[in-house]
Amino acid sequence: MIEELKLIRPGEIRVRIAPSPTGPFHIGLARTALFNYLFAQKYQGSFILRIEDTNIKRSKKRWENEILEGLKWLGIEWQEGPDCGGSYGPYRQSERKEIYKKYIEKLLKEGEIYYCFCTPEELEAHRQYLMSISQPVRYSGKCRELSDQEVKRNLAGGKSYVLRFKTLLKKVSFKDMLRGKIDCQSEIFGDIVVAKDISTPLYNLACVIDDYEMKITHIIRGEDHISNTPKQILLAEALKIKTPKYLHLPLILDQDRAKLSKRDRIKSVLEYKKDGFFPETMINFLAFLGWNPGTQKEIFSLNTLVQEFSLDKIQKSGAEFNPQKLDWLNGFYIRSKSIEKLTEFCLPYLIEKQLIIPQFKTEQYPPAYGAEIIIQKFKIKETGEEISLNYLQKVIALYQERLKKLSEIPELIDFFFQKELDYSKELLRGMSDARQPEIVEKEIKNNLDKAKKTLQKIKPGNWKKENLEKSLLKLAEEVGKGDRGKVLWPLRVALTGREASAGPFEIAELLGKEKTLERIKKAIKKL
RNA sequence: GGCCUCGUCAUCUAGUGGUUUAGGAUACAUGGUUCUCAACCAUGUCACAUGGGUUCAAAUCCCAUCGAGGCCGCCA
Repeated sequence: MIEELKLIRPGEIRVRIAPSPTGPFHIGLARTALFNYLFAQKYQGSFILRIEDTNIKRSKKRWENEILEGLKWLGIEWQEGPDCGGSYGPYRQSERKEIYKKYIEKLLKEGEIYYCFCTPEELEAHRQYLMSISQPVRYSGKCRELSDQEVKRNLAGGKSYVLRFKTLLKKVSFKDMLRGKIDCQSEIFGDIVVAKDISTPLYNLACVIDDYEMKITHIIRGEDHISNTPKQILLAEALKIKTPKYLHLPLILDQDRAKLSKRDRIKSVLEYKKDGFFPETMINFLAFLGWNPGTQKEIFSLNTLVQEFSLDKIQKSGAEFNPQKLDWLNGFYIRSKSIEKLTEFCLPYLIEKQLIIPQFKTEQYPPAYGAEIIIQKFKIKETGEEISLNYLQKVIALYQERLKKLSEIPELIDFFFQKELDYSKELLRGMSDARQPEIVEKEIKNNLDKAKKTLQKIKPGNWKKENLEKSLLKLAEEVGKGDRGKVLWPLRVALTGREASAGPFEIAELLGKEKTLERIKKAIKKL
């Protein structure tokens, strides 16, 4: 049991995520957000979203929007954030300059920070030198003892500068709630740059000031920040403010065991949305990356996670992102949806691939992914035939247990909506003996013909799966002599053009008598 | 190179000194069901990184080694 947890009183927790909007909303951030959210919810505390856009060159509104959209999609709601401020000032660092200015001026006045006029070239050369002699890379301290006059002269001369922290050389220790005591010697990082000018702090300073100003009680962030923590603690000491409690989460790794968010092409959470993963899938999956309930229960909703989540069940070692398990989970959630809901979710994908065209009553198009359904009628693009929502539901129902992600639905059911199926006669032959193709083909042709005749006898009013199954199975037993596949395989291929699909009876029912017979005739012609 | 963190099946993990022939899930394999695929059911393969201690007893505690990852920016 993590000791700190015992002392928590409901309502007093304030946690945050502090993303910088410089790239896609990646999985690592989503997981950090989730854990912070769960922790806050569990103790009725506040989960805060702060946008760290001090780097105006790299920060883009587009990425900020993506983060907000992604979090909303996942159902991770923040109590305070850029779009719903609280009483702690703006939640974008770019709008907090006045606040930072006070702190930086104070640090400067008290001699905790100093002007540094070294050029990037000088610093780089020094860095290389230190590396070459196996020394920790840190600033030489060259500008530390510059006299007031020199500083004034340089400033007056328009020399560019940064503000550096006069790092005290000492051992810095802190307690990580997960990992225990972590020690660090401050000389390994030395006099770090903390601000570009009087109102533009860099990450470490901005972070310390904001966490204090926003009364953050616990910082739960990725393990990659462990080395920032001593710097932030020293800054807090210089500012004479108290530090929050820390917990560093294990990293999420890709399949090469490298930090996931470090990959060249970072996959956005919104791309998972587009691929047809449900938010509940993502939440459930993310929760289990570095955490587990200690029971054998695997399926958790956001709400049940709030109940059962606990920081002391968090893993210390990095967790590899396993897409197969994500697929499995999504398949599970697909199977647990009602067919009406599932159809709603599939619709945008079918429309996008232009298999079907919605017949609108209004101009509400395009519907967003997962949007509420308003359309009851569709046209099949290729045939112009009108179909109902109910029909679509029946088609999708055939594939509910085969579907892993929503984006796969078009390719699974497109044969329902195509005029011509594209397949070879070898496929019709299937797994039969390839050594005697002519004989086999003749047999199959014959079998298909029999199937056609059987089906022709069925009245349109009786064109139901059960009746089709009864007649066709009877035929298959007779003809196949124990191997029903001799009829059923070619029949299914004739109807679908696929080697894998749902069963022929249910497909035939939905295709209708006319199309079914037409497709069988076409198959016969191929042979 | 320096510093930090971590180390149970392929992967996510249970395990907090004896109840463990190390459990579950995914993946994989086989069988059942089946025209096919999926789903479902059953079965199976697979792990305590290594070496030293401590202890009556160690996956569990300690040390070393090895391995993996992270950070070392006028990025966050």
